[in-house]
Amino acid sequence: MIAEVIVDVAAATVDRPFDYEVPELWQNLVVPGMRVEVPFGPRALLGIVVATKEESDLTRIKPIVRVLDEVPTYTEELLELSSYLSETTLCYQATALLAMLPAALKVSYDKLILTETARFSHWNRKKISQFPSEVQQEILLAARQGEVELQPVIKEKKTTKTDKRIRLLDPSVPLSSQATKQVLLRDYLIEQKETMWSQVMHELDLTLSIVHTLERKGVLSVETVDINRNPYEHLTQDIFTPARLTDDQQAAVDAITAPDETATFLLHGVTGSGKTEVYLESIHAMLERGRQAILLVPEISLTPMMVKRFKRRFGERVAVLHSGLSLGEKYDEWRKIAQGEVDVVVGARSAVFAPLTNVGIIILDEEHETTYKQEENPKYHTRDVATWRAAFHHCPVVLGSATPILETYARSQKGVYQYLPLKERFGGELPPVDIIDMRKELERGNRTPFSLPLIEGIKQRIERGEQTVLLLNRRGYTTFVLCRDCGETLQCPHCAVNLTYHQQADRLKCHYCGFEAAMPKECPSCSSKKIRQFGTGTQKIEEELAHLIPEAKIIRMDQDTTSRKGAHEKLLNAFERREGNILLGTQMIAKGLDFPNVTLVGVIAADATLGIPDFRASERTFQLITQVSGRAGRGELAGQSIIQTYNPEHYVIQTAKQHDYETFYNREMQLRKLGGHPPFWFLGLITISAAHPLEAQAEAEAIAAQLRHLESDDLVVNGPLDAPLARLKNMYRQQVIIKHKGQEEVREALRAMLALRIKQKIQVTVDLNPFVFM
DNA sequence: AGCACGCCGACT
DNA sequence: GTCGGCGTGCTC
Ligand SMILES: [Zn+2]
Ligand SMILES: [Zn+2]
Repeated sequence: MIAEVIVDVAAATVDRPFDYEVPELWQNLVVPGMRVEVPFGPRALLGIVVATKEESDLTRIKPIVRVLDEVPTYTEELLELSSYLSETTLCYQATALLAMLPAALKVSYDKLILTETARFSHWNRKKISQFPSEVQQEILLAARQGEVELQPVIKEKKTTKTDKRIRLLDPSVPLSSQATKQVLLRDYLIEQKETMWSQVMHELDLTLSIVHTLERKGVLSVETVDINRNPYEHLTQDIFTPARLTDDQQAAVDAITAPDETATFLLHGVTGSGKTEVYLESIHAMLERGRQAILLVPEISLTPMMVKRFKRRFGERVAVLHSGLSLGEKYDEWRKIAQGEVDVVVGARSAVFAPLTNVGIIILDEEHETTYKQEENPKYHTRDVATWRAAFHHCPVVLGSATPILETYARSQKGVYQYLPLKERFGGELPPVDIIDMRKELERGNRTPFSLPLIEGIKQRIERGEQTVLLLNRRGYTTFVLCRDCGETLQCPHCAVNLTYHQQADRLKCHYCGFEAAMPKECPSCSSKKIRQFGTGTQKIEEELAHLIPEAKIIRMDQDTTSRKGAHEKLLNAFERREGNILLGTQMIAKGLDFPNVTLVGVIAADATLGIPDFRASERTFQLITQVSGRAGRGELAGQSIIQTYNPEHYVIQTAKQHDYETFYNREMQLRKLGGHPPFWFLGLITISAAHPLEAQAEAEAIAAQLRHLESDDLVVNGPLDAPLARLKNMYRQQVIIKHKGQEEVREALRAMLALRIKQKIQVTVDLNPFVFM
């Protein structure tokens, strides 16, 4: 038997199946979807069996050396999905396949040192990676001289937690009466017949050698078994009383759960309109029919509270996949799904690949969130994968948001998606939104970043024992370093960006490549001492606020205070326990918005995002303000939001204040049409990077020229231009943007272009649904 | 992507 | 004469 195998190499020249012989021993064992170890040239690689056949056209075929799975890791569906992904996002199939797996099922590569030379015996049978690089050089030299052999090995990352099942075999074997521990265990087993090592280890105070001795004597048998870690062990299912649904909610549930429904729905409802109840009820209905559900949420809203809510509602048959879990825990959750032990999967982007076999509904909550788009290969959008899987399983997709992206809303208007509005809001009207004109504050002589009404509002909340969340729009709160004599700003030596000053460490950092340096004492170009940081960092803002409101207890969340693992949760918990009365930070504070004691939300520079040269800047600002202002005062207490801006009459600010999506949409659509942007056009972003700027430019021009042959009324090629991030990690970057109407030929042309333009040292990447244009 | 093989410049 | 630079080609 022959297996067709995709090897774990991301390169165009090997982006196809390779034939391998299946050894006699595994003839009936190896099936498509299994991970195997295969020899590939001089290497040993992870491979994925995508098909089997009886014969191959080739004469020299190597055998599979190891089968890594007992049951296939990929279902037939997921194998098909990987083809769809590689075709539509123009990535290699290996990349698509690997992206669908939890990290624990990927492998690392190493080399085993084998030597008979006495001089090198201290290396024998050790892995090369355990030695420092200078020793590795010596080893490679010895290998070249034939003194040692390097055998490529692959190592699985999965660490299944195991236990030992101990069974009594023969109690009549004579034991020395002095071997008290052995007798103890035997007598225990005579009573219990079988036990687990983890149980008796402490109870009888045993060591493993005692067990092994008894195993050798034939008294008992030992079997290693996998056990599942359960990070949510303490949570049990509540007795569930169905929520009373509003008419809107009921209508939505009825539409979504109609028999044989396969549509994509847009569930459009403001914060507090009860989208979650619609999700829960729809999932419940699908489970009743014996089908399964995937609920996708942005990583940021995957809070312990949310997890608890789902565990309580659906009990043990829920798997939650999120970044807070360890590698092993993620793998355990994944395995529970694969083994059919769960019916509901809740998770962020990659949970859309959950290996369920009978999906009845897929939900994307907060569908406008940009984290649903993966920015590395495969550059997929979760919405597209969800739609594909729903088509495979003949089931509906639900897209939920208060602020759907224009593409989604437009599709619902055209009838491509079914529109399900939720108009009623629990707790009545949306909280009032006050727009503060910061120009007037400036005229009044207020030069702080905080308007008078905001300061008064915060003081009032502190008096009443309530809390405030202050959102800093990340843009505009970074500090750079400038020389006041020569005007030089300090740049990253590897990238075309300013270095950011970090007050905490008194160091300079590059956010793109990780470069770090000490803050210089003098200007590197003119040696002037008049060099210092400019711009207002979050720490500076905190200091100003503390100065204005001395009684405030401020919890600041930014890169500096949350870099340590778990610090994020810790700060949020402290805020929830009311150990602070102000939570100050960038977008990462969003989780704090749902705390019931928060009655004031302030957005410090709401329009900082408006100035970004990105056609989605208005949309993002609208989303931010609407999402934030819908949330204050979700508990018993009345809420308020204060939006500070220098553009109070801007349509984004005005429509967001009124929570008027419709007007915003109409206005924004006009601008998108005029500007030739999505949803009126599809985009393709081609990024070309090379070590030399002229190389990159020449290649980009060649690519643009080639694509211009396709130009028509429905296809426009822009560029090449310097990328906004013109240099990254010492590579110069050019961009070509192709605007089109969704023609199939575009993808084919780009695929052909990628296949043709494989020059070493010049990198070309394509994103067919770009959201980040850096 | 790696890794080997191979063909030219500057070292012992 | 040899070490090592990276250009080229192959991997079932
Ligand atoms: Zn200077
Ligand atoms: Zn950098």
